[in-house]
Amino acid sequence: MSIKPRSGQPTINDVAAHADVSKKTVSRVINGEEGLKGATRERVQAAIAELGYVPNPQARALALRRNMTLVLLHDNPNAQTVLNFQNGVLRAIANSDLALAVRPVDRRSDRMLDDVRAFLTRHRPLGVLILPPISERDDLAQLCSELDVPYVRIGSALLDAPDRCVASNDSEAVAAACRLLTAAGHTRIGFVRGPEGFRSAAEREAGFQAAIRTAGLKLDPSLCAAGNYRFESGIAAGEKLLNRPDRPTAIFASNDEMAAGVMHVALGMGLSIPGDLSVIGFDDSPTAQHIWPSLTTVRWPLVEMGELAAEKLAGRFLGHDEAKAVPTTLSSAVIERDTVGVVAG
Amino acid sequence: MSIKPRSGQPTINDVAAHADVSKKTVSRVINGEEGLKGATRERVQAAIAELGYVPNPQARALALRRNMTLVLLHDNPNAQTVLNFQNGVLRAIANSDLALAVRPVDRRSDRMLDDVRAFLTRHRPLGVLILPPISERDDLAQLCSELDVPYVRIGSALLDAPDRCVASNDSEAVAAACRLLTAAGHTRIGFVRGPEGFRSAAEREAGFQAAIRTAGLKLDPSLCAAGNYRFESGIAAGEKLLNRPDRPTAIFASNDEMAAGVMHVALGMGLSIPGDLSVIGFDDSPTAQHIWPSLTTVRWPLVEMGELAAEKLAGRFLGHDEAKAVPTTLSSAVIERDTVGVVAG
DNA sequence: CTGAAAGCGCTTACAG
DNA sequence: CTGAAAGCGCTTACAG
Repeated sequence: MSIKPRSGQPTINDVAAHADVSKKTVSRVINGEEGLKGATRERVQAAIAELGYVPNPQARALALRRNMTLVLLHDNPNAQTVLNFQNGVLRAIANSDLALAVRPVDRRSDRMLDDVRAFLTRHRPLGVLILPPISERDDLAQLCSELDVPYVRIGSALLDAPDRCVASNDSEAVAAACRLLTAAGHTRIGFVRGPEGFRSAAEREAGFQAAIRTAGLKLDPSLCAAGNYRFESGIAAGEKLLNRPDRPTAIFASNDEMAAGVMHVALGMGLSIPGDLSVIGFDDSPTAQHIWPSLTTVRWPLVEMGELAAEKLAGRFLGHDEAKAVPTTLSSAVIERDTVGVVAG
Repeated sequence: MSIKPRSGQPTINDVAAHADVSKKTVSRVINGEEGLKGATRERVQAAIAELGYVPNPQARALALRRNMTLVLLHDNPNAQTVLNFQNGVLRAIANSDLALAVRPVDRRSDRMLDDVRAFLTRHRPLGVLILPPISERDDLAQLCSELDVPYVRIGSALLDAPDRCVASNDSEAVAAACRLLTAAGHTRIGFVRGPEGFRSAAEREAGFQAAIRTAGLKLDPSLCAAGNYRFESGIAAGEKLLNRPDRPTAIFASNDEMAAGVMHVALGMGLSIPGDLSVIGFDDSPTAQHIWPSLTTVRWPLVEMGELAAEKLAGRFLGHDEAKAVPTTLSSAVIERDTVGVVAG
């Protein structure tokens, strides 16, 4: 009856011996299988508790051909975006056995799919979380299906079946934000676009255009500037839009970093914000609070999206009720701060 | 001679059969062991290449009682810090089999050590990277040793033996930055401290004090304000320091977020920067560029530190020369931008 | 220099 | 309702 664990930790065999059952029965208890006699289950559970037994994840992984790991796949130009989402995932799995592995990829490489394939066949994770912009690539999602790895795609719009995506309503949120501008009397409103090919950029632009039309204004293409979600592109856009004689009295930038760039240019020119120029961004990143004046923006609920996505992918490993459906869409909300003013005159 | 891999992927047995050797010999080739006949090795390598064989990490993990995973342990109040470091680690392991798992912990919880113990005994990683401030906890490092998990501690000063830590020279770098201020004629210089108990905070304060003394000035305790590396604490510090009748003409804040808070207060009061107030921060975070005027700061080489730390911990799995020593100390560098001005009069 | 056997700690497939 | 056997794909310990 003496217990002598080999490597320090008790194994399934120790528990089986201690409870006087086969290890298969212990396995059944661990995995919560049905059809065990109550007394047997209790005896095993008592043995598990007494020995402080924890199943070895490596052994399970080998037998199941699956690791208790979630993989975060991303190629995102914005660091804060990745981190916020990551924090949401971590919050969801905090009290579980699951681990989070982070895997950045290069969407511009033609080996991207091969890299992902190699990584997934090697690590056989429980599931994959895919961040924008690569969440928009159908070939990637298809690859996961082919490799039998469940996935959840994150995006600014529904990118897949409800159990395979989590989305925010960027378009509506941006429209609401831009209505702040039109309601304040602005008629010449500039727009800084996100990177080409990004769904989020398209959604935000659609929201901007909707607000303009709702206000009965017309879209002026010359008031639009290109951008790539980076600060520097905001600088360039600001220089383009603010150096015109008939410069806009307000600018919506498709994310906060670019909005900060626009403000940099404006303040450098001696313009006052929001006196001479109103600005709105998107993300509610730390930058939005740190710059002066504090930026009015749209809060993108990334942390919550990360939580939802993890629950969708691995709810049953997080002790969640299977029956309870996890929502698919989260709302972005306008955060009013100090960069929107009414039009003079 | 027909090859029929069970689960899609070829196994060590397939390679052994194909090369007409035992699987033990294949194992020797995989692990680069000495003392194999050249011809044998080549035959095995040819079989590996032909079959596209990749060792199964789960099986190795079970047999070796060790996962090919690096764990990033942190409890850092600054998101960007974590992300930069993480990116350095990811860069180092990009072309290897290694994976990075991220594990945030709660340093205020009395179960912190137990949590870490449970996580490490479960996951048995190749090694652990510990970020400040918990990198400063000797009990944590000791726990890793006890569990036989190699670790590298990151810090603003040498925290451990050279093969177990990577450090920056915060103190010297801050002294150099503050000399910019004294050289410009500032004599009333405020200081915003980092959180109590953080080594980085102590190092930066030491650097500040050294610069003050070098300039022949004397330290004025009333010109010091508490802070916790967060923006809000910078706001509070700014309000304290700038509302005095004899307000300082320059302020060094122990990180960029707090510097942004100080600037927020100053600009809100109508002060001009750097005309009325010079400001210097620390980190060279994105915020430093985004705010206006662009912040003069000290670049903390976190990405490079992450790379070094990963190499130190897992160099031999990254195909590095064992003999080549990995440096332990990296230098922080002053980045001059637009927030330091000469004293009027 | 190379291999046959046993083992890592789990699970699946099959019995009864 | 429960178990004995075989297997997941590697490695260690021991032979020769």
